Amino acid sequence: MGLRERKKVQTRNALIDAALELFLTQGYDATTIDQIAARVDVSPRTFFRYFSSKEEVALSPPADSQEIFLAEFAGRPESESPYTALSQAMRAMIGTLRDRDPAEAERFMKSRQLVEETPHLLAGQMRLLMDNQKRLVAEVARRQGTDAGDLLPQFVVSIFTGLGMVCHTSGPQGFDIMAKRLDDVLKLADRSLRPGWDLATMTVPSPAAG
Amino acid sequence: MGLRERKKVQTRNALIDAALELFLTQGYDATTIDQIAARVDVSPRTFFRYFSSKEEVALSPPADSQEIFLAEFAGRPESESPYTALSQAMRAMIGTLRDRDPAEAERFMKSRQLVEETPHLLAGQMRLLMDNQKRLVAEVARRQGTDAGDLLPQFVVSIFTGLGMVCHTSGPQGFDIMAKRLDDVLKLADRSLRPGWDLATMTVPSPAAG
DNA sequence: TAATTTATGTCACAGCATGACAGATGACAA
DNA sequence: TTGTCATCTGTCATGCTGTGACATAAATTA
Repeated sequence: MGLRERKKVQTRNALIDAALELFLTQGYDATTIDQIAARVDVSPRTFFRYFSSKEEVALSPPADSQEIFLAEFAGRPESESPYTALSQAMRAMIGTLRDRDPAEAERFMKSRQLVEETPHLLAGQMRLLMDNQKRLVAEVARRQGTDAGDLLPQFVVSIFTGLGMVCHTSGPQGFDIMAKRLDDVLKLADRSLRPGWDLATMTVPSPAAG
Repeated sequence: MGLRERKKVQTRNALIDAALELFLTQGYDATTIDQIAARVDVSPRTFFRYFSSKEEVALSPPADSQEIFLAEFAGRPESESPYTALSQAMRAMIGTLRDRDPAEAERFMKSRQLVEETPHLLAGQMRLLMDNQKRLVAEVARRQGTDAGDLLPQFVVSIFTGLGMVCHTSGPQGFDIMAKRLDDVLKLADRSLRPGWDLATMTVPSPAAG
């Protein structure tokens, strides 16, 4: 990797760190792009060459984590049912996040805390989720052998997204707490959902029905 | 109601109508506050005395509908389980929306179409949902006899929120289509969820467990 | 009609975000 | 090393969003 590219990565990370630091100490709204840029010693215009908006820099860590989740999901074995694959991908994601570069892990945690106390960013994170929803539905449909336009794959993904939302605890964060919370939620889900609910065969339990 | 208050309602509705009209024809981003204000013949400053942001005017109809939903939910009989009450409140909401003032119904439909084609507004609508989530969780917890901090009421509400998201169809809208879609989704949910999943007693199936 | 309250318009201003252009800097070949 | 090229950055200008302050106009009330 050349010097130019290394510098770019460096600047990008510096911008994220400066932004998160300022957001957490002064508040998201009270922090200006000028302040962030000044702290990294670049022009405000340069900030917008790395991030398209103030929101994007704040949500860059969760955006990364969602990419990781999608990768984990795509890598789950075909033998797993859609819901099982989704759950396991979620567990795997937490593991991957924890075992990464500590600096990245810290960015993720800071962003998580920030999002929690900033309604506007919470909305933005939802948008990230919905952006990926299409890809998720497509993959679930493929596993089910259904069409992405069908109700069932959308249903499965939406239920799972709902579960993901419950995992957002308030208070002190940490990968262990996240994992524990996820475990509790998935246990509750296992108790609440009928076996095979996420399979296409369930939708036609008998030839006479429908 | 005095002349002053009547004028305010009139101006507010005029602003919503002008905004939705422009948003749908030119696009949300391409429309400026100045254009909206000019069409209603008020100053741009006045616009912000009725709505705190461009987003708020676009989402004012769905915000109304959520208030209706919450009212319907609060009015459901105590005999209904939390999930049943939520489902019935949803059905009732659609009925109320349809039977209202036609002008309001049209605003709702236009906003729905606009939200669907504008990612930023979709995110905003999700935020509206999450704002009401707290109130919903509190009411569900009351019905269950649990604490709002417990996992179960949050779980129930999140599952239901997930269902609500599936109801967003693409393509031509209409109250009948909405009702049909909701019906399909609820049928799917009935097939997927175990009876009593939304009751607190389910969480301690036997004294030895846990 | 007079006094009070409230809505509106005008003006000024800070912040976000983008386009255009010139200068600085790293990449690369001779 | 040097010259050329591509790319990154800074500066400047601009439009839109959202807010505070203050004066004016309108409705309410007595």
